[in-house]
Amino acid sequence: MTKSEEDYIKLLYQPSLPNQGGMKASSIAKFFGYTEQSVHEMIKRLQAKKLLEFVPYKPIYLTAKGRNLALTMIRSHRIWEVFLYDKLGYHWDEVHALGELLEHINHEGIVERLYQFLKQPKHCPHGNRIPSLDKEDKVDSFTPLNQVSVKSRFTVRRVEDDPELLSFLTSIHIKLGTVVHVLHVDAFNEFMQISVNNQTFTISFKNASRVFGESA
Amino acid sequence: MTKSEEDYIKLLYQPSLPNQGGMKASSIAKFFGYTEQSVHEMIKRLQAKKLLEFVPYKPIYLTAKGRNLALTMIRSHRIWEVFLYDKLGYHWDEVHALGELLEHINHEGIVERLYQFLKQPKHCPHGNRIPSLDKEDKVDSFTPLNQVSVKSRFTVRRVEDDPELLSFLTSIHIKLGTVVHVLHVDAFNEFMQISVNNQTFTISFKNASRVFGESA
DNA sequence: AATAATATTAAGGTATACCTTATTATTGGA
DNA sequence: TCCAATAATAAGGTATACCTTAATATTATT
Repeated sequence: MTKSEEDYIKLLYQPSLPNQGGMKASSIAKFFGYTEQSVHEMIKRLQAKKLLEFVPYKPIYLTAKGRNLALTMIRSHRIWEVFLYDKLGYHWDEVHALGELLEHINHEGIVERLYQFLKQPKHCPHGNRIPSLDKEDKVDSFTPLNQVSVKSRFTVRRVEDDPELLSFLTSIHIKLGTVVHVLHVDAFNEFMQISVNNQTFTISFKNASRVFGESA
Repeated sequence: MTKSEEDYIKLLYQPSLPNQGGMKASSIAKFFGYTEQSVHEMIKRLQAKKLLEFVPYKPIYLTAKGRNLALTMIRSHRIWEVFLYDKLGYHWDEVHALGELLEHINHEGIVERLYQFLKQPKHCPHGNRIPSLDKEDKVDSFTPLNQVSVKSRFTVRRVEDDPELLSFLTSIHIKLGTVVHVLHVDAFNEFMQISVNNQTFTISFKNASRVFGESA
């Protein structure tokens, strides 16, 4: 498997899950910034390898073999991220890029050794579950912060892996496990005021919708 | 830099050091198992990048820029090896192959972070010094085991990084720091008998010449 | 100085993974 | 049902990093 092929497979994983509707070549092209022609060429290579099913004018789905490979990559990526975060002291907005490089290194059982070395972590630094290879990658069912009502208490459990968002969250002292109090919700202007460690901050609904956790 | 280019640079490092005589395209071709034509093509690419000097029919030398890059690779390789050996529990005959893959990952200061995480190790699992980026890669001046006289005591400090040799050494209980007693030398048949932990083993001169240490 | 061995260059080919431009096929909305 | 939007394919191009076969240049040996 080349790095390129692996990147396609990883992107196709989520849309290939049951009831997710698959993915179109045009979306793939947009995601990578490639032309549709390049994407079609790769689709044919991956189809020849039986990693995906492609019927012209229909959405693309990974085969079981493709989903399995994707899961290997996702698992590898998240385990490497834990290593970078826990052991090498990278911040959560820095681990993704290096994880992209390291996830392709999965020889001689290094990822499983790493997993044991890290004491079998359950989540990556952004709160995503580290999937088993035999089960689909389930997302824990948490509530997005924007759906939390005024005056409730919210514990952050997962955040979207986008460096800009992560860097903002750090600036307002939010990390995994942080308890947030919702002080005020302005639905018309689409933002909320929250309190973190007795400090007050403002976050847009859009960004709050990318922060997930448990509310009580 | 591509992986391929880095591999060439690393190979050329030792022969490019003062008084080492450089390297010929034919030796490079033999080493990688490539044709000389392929090697010449790469030589031209590397010359265009000012990483090496090539004058037809003369030996090839890395430029200062090329040696610097090589040193970065060698340092990266050995630091990753320490990680694989010390933290992930790989054996010394297993770390080289994975090190070859990991050494190319040297982004965002990961190698220096790893170096600090590993508590600034001085040597790789085979006893090679981890070079500083500003100094040439010096080999500690140890004696090869085949040059040790009968009845002397020999402490293993460095071994050549060849899986077959390493696996043999493990089978006769030799690791770095092991004390070996030379019991008998048969110069005509070119082997020696040695004692390790009160057990007796036989090793050829050829293999003994690839084990280095201090004799007393 | 001739020649054998070695080194270099030339010419054309392969696979991967991208590209552009242009054409054709299908789908879905008016 | 027509037609525009979208999707797919065709044809040819690029760069990297390999390949083979063949020709030519240089060095070293006799």
